[in-house]
Amino acid sequence: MPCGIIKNVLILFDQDGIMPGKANSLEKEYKAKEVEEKWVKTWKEDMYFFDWNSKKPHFIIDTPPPYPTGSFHIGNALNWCYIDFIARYKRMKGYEVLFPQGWDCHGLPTEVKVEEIHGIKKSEADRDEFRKLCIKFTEENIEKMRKTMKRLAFSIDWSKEYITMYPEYYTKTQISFVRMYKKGLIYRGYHPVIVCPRCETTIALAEIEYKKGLTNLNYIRFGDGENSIVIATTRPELIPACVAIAVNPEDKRFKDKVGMKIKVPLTDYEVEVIEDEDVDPEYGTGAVMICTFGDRQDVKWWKKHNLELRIILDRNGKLNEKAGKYAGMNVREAREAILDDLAKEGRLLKQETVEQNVGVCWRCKTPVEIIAEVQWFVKIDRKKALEAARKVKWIPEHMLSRLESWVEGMEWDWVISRQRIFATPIPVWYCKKCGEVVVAEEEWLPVDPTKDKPKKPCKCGSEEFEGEKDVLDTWMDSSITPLAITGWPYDWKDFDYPVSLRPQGHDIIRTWAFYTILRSISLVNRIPWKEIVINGMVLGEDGRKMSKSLGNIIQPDEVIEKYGADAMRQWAATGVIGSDVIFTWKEVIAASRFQQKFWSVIRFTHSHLMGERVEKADLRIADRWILSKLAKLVKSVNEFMDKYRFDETLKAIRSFTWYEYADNYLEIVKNRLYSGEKHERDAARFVLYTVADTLIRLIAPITPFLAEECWSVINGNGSVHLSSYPEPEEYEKYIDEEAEKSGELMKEIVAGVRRLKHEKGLALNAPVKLVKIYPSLKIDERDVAGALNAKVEVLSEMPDVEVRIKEIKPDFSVLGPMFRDKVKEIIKAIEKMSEEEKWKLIREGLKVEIGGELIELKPEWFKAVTEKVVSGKVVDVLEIGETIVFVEF
RNA sequence: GGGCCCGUGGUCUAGUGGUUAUGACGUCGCCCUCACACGGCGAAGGUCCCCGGUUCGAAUCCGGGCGGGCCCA
Repeated sequence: MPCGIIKNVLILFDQDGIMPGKANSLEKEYKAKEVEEKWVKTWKEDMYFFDWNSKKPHFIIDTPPPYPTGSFHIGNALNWCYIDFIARYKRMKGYEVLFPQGWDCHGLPTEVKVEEIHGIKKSEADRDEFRKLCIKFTEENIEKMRKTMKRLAFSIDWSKEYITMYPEYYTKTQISFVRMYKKGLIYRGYHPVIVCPRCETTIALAEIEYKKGLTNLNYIRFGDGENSIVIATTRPELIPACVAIAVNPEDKRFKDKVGMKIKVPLTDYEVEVIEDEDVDPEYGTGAVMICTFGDRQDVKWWKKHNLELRIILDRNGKLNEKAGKYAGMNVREAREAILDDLAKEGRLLKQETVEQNVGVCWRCKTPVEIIAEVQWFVKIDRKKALEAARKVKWIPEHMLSRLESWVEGMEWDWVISRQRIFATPIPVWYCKKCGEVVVAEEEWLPVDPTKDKPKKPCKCGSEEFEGEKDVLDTWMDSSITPLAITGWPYDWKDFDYPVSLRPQGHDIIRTWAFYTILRSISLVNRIPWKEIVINGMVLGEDGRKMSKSLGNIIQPDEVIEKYGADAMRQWAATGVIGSDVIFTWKEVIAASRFQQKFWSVIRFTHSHLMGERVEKADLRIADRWILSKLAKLVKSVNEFMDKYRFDETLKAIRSFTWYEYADNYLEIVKNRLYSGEKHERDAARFVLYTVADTLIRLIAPITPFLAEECWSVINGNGSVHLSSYPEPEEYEKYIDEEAEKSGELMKEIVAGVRRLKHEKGLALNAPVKLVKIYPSLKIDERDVAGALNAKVEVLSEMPDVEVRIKEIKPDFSVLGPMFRDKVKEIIKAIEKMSEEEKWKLIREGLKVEIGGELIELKPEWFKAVTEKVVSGKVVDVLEIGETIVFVEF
């Protein structure tokens, strides 16, 4: 079909040999998934490698090491998006950015999962074997999560990855332990732990479930005669563990008992009656016995009043020799025996049934017990920690008060030992002969004291040691991340410490943030970071926390699969830092629509540039108007990004791109681009390039894939992510207040005429004969004419406008009942009136003769429809500020 | 029980002492105009939770109440 081809060529080329807006080689639809997958494969990992020797200013981010569960959840995604926005922005702003990635591997959930998968119990498994299984499981999980992270385009320096379960990392944890021990900041002491008597293991708070049940509240008389008091308890079996009796200080009933020593029944010792405002006077008799330990309230009182420790219960749930004749019984047996004995002595006065919430082991549903064991502690210097915390800049500021109120209310030191397997070993041995505590020397590390031996004998000469079986709390690993990523301790880049930024969620302010501050000041006496930025949690579409039971969980992979990573990232950007964010598909869909819009703009731009760049241009009003707006956009986007206000950033970019640039500027210059003179067109083409190039770079941190794809269309080679961020100073030259006002006016004129067509029920492309404008500012009539597709005349003088009554509309609901059959004649009479009479009727009323009768017509019965006439032609008039527009259809 | 945050058109959301309160989605009209129908143009829709106070003026500040959320106990 040679004819067809020739015909096409003739149409496509204009006199300059360029094809304006035709033969677009680019896909009409922006296929996010295809584009994104292409760039994931194309991008080189070393794009984001960090160099300590770089002369650029350094920006180091102490990123959170997630727990490798195997799925990178949406909360992680939100947090990492924020981090990546910052990292990419700072990189483009000329910083050498370190965006490391760590994995906080140790912990109970993995142990539980491994037990489940392999059908084993860690208490029976070989320690070493069990640990290996945990490592393997964790490695697989990390790999899965890495994949999602790469797909989301996080600009991580993977060469700096750290994994806390590997010796390279946990050696650092052990060194930190040794150093703090040597400074006297770590010690051993008794501390309550929660155990499941059936599993015979320590369990964490998180592993406790609560069960409602009924139990007896027993009223028991302690002591005799004067020195007696009646207490109520649900745990009579713990009487041999009683260390005090407490009453409320406000309770007048016991005023004379306070300070008194009272004998504990069935034992041979006495305890003191003390006061505490936590005692509920309404419960039981208002007097309670404090035991070590019946529940967590007991632990609190025990610490607060510095009471004696009397442990009568062992790990296996049996009473020990301290319980006297009850030794060897389990809790239930002891309870019966003790109640029996109390009854015999006449001390059991009353029993009543009460409801009770019992903590049970999540696995076997056995009620848990609290016992005390020797644990390792980190000393907490609250004052120093608070001072340090206040030196860090908190974003948002109010998050600091969460830490403050937490620290101020802390009741005891940080217990760092755990009775588990998969964790960093505590590098300590105990001499079997003299009991000496031998802490590893730094150069022996890493060690596992359950396998390794100290490299020198004990002070007493013995070489027989018992290795510490307890391991460290996971927070001991993760609370040194800022130190670890800066090479501490042997290759420490202290010039980059404190690091620039810690991004994290508000759920772990009291743990991760607090412990990191504590450890940093303990180890190197410096704050860990200059700034901490707190992100919110992700809530489900129903506004509630995502949870399996509510069925409102959304996985990032699902979002990526449906709308792509950039859409997901835009959703993340719509959140306000520090606030919880609701996940909504609507937002993701809106984001992907914006991508399509952005792509269409780029496609349009490309079709008018075809790789050419216009260097010099004779800019017209509209061009200067949009460039001035662009300059202001650049300025505010920089400000928003500096404040980590990604929501404002994205909103500003979106509304400029969509509502200023695409809807208005492009519509105004289209005519110039398609059928203008070369210089007219080039001015627009210059703007087209400048705006596209700027917008691509502005949005690059948020939507890296879209930006890269568009960059390759507009700029060809290289990567937008290695380019520079638009700086406000570079754009200052475009700021032009006068052009902005004129541009706005032109926009208003075009919009006004469009609205007029709409009101008249005309199609928007309906022809307009003539538009006459009496402008208050300079306008570009060529562009206005082009945009309106009409002839435009700019008037230098305000023409005479005659207002005529076109029609008079009577209010029939008044006239009808009043004049009945005469109404028709009244209408006829009005129609016959002269212009002058009609005006009189509308303004002050008029008397008319109908059928020989004089009738007075009142003005409020009528409405006038007027029309305006200029030079004898009927026109529509628009008033835009001081500007008057006459439109002739 | 403690700490913190929040309460703005149907839904979600921005905002902050001062003229007609932002945007998105949804709804309702009109339009397949040569970048985009995942589009364009236009419209309707709000006691800015309630009550008091400060102020010339409060959605915005203060106090109280009600409701929701998160973290911790």
